[in-house]
Amino acid sequence: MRVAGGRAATTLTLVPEVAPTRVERRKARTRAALVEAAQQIYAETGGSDVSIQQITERADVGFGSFYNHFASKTELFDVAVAEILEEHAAWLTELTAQEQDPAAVFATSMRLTGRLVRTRPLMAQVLMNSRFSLLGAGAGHAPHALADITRAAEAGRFTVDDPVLALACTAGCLLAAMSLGSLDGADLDAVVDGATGNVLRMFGVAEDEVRALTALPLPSEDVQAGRA
Amino acid sequence: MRVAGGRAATTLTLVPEVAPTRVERRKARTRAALVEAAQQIYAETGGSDVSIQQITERADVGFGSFYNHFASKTELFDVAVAEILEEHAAWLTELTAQEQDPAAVFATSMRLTGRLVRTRPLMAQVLMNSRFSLLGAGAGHAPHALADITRAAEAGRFTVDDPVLALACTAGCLLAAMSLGSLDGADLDAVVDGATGNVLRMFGVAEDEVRALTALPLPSEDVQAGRA
DNA sequence: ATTATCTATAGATCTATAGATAATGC
DNA sequence: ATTATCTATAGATCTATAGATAATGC
Repeated sequence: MRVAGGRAATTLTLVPEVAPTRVERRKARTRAALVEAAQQIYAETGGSDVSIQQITERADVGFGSFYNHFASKTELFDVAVAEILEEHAAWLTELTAQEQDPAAVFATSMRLTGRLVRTRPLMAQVLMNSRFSLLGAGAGHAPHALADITRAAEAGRFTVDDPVLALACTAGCLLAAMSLGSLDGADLDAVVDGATGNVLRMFGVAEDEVRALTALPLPSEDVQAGRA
Repeated sequence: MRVAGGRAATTLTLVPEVAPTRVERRKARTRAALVEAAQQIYAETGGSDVSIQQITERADVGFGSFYNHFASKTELFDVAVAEILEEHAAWLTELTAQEQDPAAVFATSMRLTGRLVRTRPLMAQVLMNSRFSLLGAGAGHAPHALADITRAAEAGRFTVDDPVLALACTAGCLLAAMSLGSLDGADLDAVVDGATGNVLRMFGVAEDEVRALTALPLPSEDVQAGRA
């Protein structure tokens, strides 16, 4: 990730420091508008089957400006998805920071992510359409989740013989639940917690423990949505 | 589904009867070539982000012929995916026809479908990219699988409180396993059987029963690939 | 005679770039 | 003076259709 302005960025900061000059701030705003337009389109259609003109119109940016920031549509959409994955990972890491038990972190992360359908629909839709890069155990929150699973297994909380497969199945169940929970009239929380229970059962967790882990208190909706 | 030729088709036949005239057979061939080209492209790229010209070239068909069969790309791709879903459903129904136990039918269906990555790569890729229409409990093999789950639950083999969610999680785990099993050097059968075991565990199946259900004999690879 | 296929093409996009404009830095 | 944005446009697609061709039915 490069920080706008081309100054040497030796640390990976998730919230880039404010660009120093007005020109650079303006440039960053234009770029951000393009990225957000791409995220909206990706969330709505799941594809890049759209003209650059439609993107710049949605972003309310002059057509030619596109090429000041991206060489192609593919490049823009790659960035758009990657930024959502990073945002998701950072968000989860923050919201679960004070919890020590890896099993609890795992269950809470899944329940929180499922609730994004309501609390952050754009992020949820992008995640669904990207399928998390379903297995991409290297991107976004995946390495963190894999570590949670491994630690929980080492602590004897989970019984898992292939953690990578376990992670992939978790992502699959979560995406499935988010899709079901997006349907009209669905009880999102019930579906997501049900899927979380399913995954825990898959990992050999006993029934009373499943109930406890899927009933842990969650941050308020305002905090989940980043409004507080 | 309409049978080529426009004659009244009162029964839904999966293998359409041979068209009566040479003209109609030729027309059906052209249409089939377009559909298969679309399936290949969809399998490779997962999208319809391709020109009609590229499709007709791949199908080795004159450009204008496209419009004799389809009004738009979307229409073609919808048909291309729907036909694969139907083919998959018919294939599974046939290969599991003589098994009575719904739990065995369920487990074997999942194991066979995962192995499509090797035995029928085109079908596998289309299924993966379509995400089965992940939850579309109304399309393809989904209604059949849902019935298997319900029957197994009624027979006391599975413990499931939301069969629709159970089906969606199954599809999610299966797709995840197929993706993992497609990677270089992966042991597809082990990953798929592992995911099948995970799902059974999710349904409260005891460990020895999990082992039995994921070790049932399967039809030969030739039969699986439809070569015999 | 009929009908599907093919070739050719008009008109409508869409992409990439050149050059003008506007805003800021010095 | 510099730099990002915007407007305008040339050239390259791409779509949809018209009309010619080829194959079959009667």
